[in-house]
Amino acid sequence: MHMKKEENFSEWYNEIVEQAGLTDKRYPVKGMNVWPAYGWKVMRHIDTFIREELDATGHDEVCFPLLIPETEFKKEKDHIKGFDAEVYWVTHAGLNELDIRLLLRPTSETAMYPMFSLWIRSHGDLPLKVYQLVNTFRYETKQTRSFIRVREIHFFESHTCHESESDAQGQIEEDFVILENIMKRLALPYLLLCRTEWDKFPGAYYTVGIDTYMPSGRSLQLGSIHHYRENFSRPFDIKYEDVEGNQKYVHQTTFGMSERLIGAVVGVHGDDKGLVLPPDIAPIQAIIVPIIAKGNLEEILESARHLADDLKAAGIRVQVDDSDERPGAKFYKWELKGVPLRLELGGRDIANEVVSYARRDISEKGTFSRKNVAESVSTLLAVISDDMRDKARERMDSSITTIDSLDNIPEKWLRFGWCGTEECGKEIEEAADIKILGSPYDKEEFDGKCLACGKDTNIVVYAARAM
RNA sequence: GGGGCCGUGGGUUAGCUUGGUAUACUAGGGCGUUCGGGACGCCUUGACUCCGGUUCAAAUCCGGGCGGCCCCA
Repeated sequence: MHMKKEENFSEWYNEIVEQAGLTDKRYPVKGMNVWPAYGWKVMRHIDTFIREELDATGHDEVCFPLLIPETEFKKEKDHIKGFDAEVYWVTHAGLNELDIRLLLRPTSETAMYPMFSLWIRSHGDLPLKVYQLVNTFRYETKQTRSFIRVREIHFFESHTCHESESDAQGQIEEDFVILENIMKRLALPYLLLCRTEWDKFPGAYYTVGIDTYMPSGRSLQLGSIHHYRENFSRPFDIKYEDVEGNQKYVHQTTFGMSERLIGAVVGVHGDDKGLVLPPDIAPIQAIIVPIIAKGNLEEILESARHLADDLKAAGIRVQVDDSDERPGAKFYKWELKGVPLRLELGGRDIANEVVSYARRDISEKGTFSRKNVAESVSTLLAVISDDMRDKARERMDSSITTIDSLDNIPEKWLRFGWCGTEECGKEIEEAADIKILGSPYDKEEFDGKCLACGKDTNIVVYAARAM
C-alpha cells in the first residue's frame, strides 16, 4: 500500500480494492469489473445473509428475465423519465432489427409487474412477497468506480404487493428489521432518511434512503426502500378481489441494495495497511501462519494443520498459509486482504501449549491456550465484530454537525432546519454544494429555522456531499 | 453537461520536447539457502491502448476511437 487513507481517500480506495483481490478493473468495458474469487466470496456471504433474512420473513426467491420490452417499460411515466437516459437497448437480434426494442433491466419493476397482474386474483394471493438477486444495468454517465458506481450492478431487490396502504406500510417496517440484521453483520452504521420529493425514486409515493458515512466526509447511499401505493398497480393493472367482491388495486413496496455494501465496508473499516473485513463476511476469518525454524518444518506444519482442523470443526473459516514466503511477508499480505484474526504457531508456542494471535482491527496481540482455542477464537471474532461496529458508529455520530447558517460549512454531515419547500431546498443545495439526503424516518424533535428563508420549522434534514 | 491531464511487460515507471537497438523497480517461473514483521544468490518469461495519417523510419509528430484520472456545473 502506498496511499494513505486520510490523505487521499479516492486513490487509496482504488488501490486497495484491486490489491486486496476484491475486483479486477482491467476488463475492457467501462464500469463493468470482474469479480475475482476473493471479492466474490465476500459478496456471496452478503448475499447469503440477504437470503436468510428474506426467507425468514416469508419472501420467496424468484428470477425474472434480463430483457424488458419497451412497451412494458413505458407504462409508468415517471419511471421512464427517471431511467430513460441510462438504459442499455437491444435493438437487433441476429441480422434483424427488432420491431419492439428490448432493454436491459435497470431495475425490475416493469419486468415483474405484468406477471404480478396475472398471478394475483384475490385477497388470498396477498401479500405477495418475492425477491431476486440479479445483475441490473445502468449506463452511468458520471465517472465509474468499483462497487460504488458501476454500470453492471449486482443487485438485490424485493417486491411486495399488499391489500392496503397500511399493510404495505407494515412491510416497510419489516424491511427496516431485515436491514438492521444485515448491517449488523457488516458492522456498518447508517441513517434512514426520507428523500425529498425531487429526489425520490421515479414512480414512488415516498422513498427512504439508506445512507452511510464515508471517511472522506461524504455520504454513500447503500440502498433504498420505497412505498409505491398504487402508482404501479394502476398502469400494470395489478388487481385483487376483496372479501366483499370488489376489484381493488394492490399497494406495493420495494427494497433494494447492491455491491455498494462492499464499497462501504472497504471505505468505513479499511486502513493504511489495507482492508479490514468484518468477521461475518471475511472469506478467511483466521489465517494460520506457521513459524518454521531449521529442521522442524514437518512438525510445525503438522500442528498448524491440526489447529486448522480444530477450528474448522467449530465452524470457523480458517486457512494455513504454508506458502514459501517469510512470515513477515505473510503478515503484510493477510493484513492487506483484511483477515480479521492472525494466528501464529511456532516452536515456542507449541512448547508453551499456546497459539499467538494478532487482531486486524486494532493492533492487539496475545496468546490463547491451545486446549480451548476454538472457543477463544469464536469469542474474539464476535468481539472484533462488535468493536468494529461501535467504532464506525461513533465516527458517524461524531461527524454529524448541526448548523444554523450557510456560512463556514464544515466538510461533514450536516443537520439543519428546512421549511419544506423545494425552492429553499434547492437554494441550500446550491449554496452549500451539498445534497439534502432527507429527514429522519424516525422523527426527531426539532425547533429551529429554515436555513434558507429563516421561517420557523420543526422539519430537520440531513445533508452531505454525496460520493 | 463543460474543461483539463494521461495510456509503455501482470503492477509502477524511464524514454517522447529534438523520430532511428525501450530503462529500472516490482510481480511471475525454475533451483538452492532461508523463515517470531516485507530474505538472499544464480538463471528465466514478459510491453510501446487501438485505427488511420506524415516519414526511408513512429512509443515519440498529427487526427480519430476506446479506456483511465482530475477539476468545475
